[in-house]
Amino acid sequence: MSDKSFYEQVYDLVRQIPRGRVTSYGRVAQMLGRPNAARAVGYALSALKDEQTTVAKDVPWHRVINSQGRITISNREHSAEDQALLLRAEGIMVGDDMRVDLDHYLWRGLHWLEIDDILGEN
DNA sequence: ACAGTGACAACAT
DNA sequence: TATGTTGCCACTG
Repeated sequence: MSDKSFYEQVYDLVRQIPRGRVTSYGRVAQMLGRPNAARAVGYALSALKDEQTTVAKDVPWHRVINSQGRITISNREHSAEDQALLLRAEGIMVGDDMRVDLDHYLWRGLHWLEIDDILGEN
């Protein structure tokens, strides 16, 4: 498939999430062929705050939330409110309980062929 | 090599 | 609906 690190694969995929849509950590993991690596996906996005290089640029990390449609982020760089603000800026409705209606905003992802294409480039 | 960590997820209460 | 528990994973010191 690809010789890119898991982190890079996650970033590449997250960059494909359309503006105004969201997906879950688990779905990202599943799309990368690792159905049980949801936790690692969160870990990868968390690492963005330390990445000063270009690989971390333009990664819409805020479009990734948990499988229940809830924002669960919390680290020294960003808060749940920060993420909610970014999502609302894209027209996504985020309740005070930090929840998003997945039936309306969920990005179901790509097919394996397209994914292979994306990860294969550059 | 190995234990600890964390932006998860599924399931049981 | 709201916790708690357990399994998983990539990465780090």
